[in-house]
Amino acid sequence: MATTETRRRADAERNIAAILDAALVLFTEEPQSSMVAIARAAGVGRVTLYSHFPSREVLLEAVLDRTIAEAGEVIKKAAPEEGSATEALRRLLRTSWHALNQHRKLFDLAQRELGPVRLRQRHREVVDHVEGLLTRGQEEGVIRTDLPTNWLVTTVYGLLHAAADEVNTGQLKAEEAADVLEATLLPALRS
Amino acid sequence: MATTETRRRADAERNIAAILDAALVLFTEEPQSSMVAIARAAGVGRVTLYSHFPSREVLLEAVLDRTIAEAGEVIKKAAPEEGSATEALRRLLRTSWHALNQHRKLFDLAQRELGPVRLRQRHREVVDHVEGLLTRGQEEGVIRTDLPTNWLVTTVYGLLHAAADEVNTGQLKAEEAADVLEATLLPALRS
DNA sequence: CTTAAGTCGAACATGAGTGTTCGAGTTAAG
DNA sequence: CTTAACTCGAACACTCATGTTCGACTTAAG
Repeated sequence: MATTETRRRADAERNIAAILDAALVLFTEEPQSSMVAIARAAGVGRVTLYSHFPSREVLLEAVLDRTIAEAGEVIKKAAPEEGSATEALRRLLRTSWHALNQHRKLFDLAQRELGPVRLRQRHREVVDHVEGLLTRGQEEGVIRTDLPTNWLVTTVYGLLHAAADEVNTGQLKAEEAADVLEATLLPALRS
Repeated sequence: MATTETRRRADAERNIAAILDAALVLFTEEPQSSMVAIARAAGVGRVTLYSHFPSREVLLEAVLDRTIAEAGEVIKKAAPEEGSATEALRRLLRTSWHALNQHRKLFDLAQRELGPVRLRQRHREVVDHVEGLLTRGQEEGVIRTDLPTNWLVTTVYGLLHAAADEVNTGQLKAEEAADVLEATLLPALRS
């Protein structure tokens, strides 16, 4: 934390955090949100926003980095290496569906606005956890092997996205999301 | 067809068709496409475009109407009322996954640009076919009843969308899409 | 308390998309 | 062949988002 960087004042630090928080919400809820909207939502002047993040692109990248890091943490806490693959997948869905969905939405946005190339690698960090888990399940014989692992990962993310949308539009309660997801995904994935 | 309307010249008719074709492609591939881009893709001047569709909104609505109508036709041809519900669902996926996916993408776009209210009704026309099919399957005992029908419909569309994206990015061959979809959806939906 | 760091509103420059108007040129239809 | 329908490029007015600059004001830190 305490690097030899130029030291920043406490209020600057606070504003940066507020901006990243607001940007995450707006980018995932309404991808085409303007810088003005983000500044307002963060309770900050437009100039301040630009002084910390010189362009929309830089801001998007910062939000992406932070979210990927957080998603990584959340996934690690779900311990995808422990217990049977099915158990681990259940744990992952229960604790991480929200984080994984944010990751997905940001990834879609970044793919459009930054181009496909620039985030492949960072994207991998998160997706690999899911893919690794599924591969382990295939080796254990509990996950189907008649379809490419790649497609199974897509299935997980696709349904995650669908469930999160339903929660957003109020057709599904947030507490039920994990149950519904589990009940749909497990039969789709098992051998 | 031959109403008492002001009769249009043949080249106008041709241009309108070209515009709708181009707009469908661009709207589904790149939702934020500009009117300029659409005009160019249709091989038509900007003024001509505006003379037929006075605003982006009107154009979007026209594309939506036409696509919903076409999707309705395609679905009807798959005869969702005939045979067992499982058989019918198989037929539907095999013949209509592409049309259903176009419908979904346009619906997402319209929801953002026209607001949620204005297309609920038209949207229903297409979704009801799928929902009706699933309800019938539930009555026949082949489709699960432990989850709301609503969610099952979402599952179908969610995976449809995921598969279509994979086809777009070249990770899945178009010929395989229906097979993969069927292999994933049937276990997820059956009781 | 002093000062450097940070904030903020107002104003400006730029670029891109939308929609309109004009007028000259094409083209289909009778 | 005549005419009305249609096309199309150029130019314009308008809005909206992005960034930048200026100068005055506030606030944290030593």
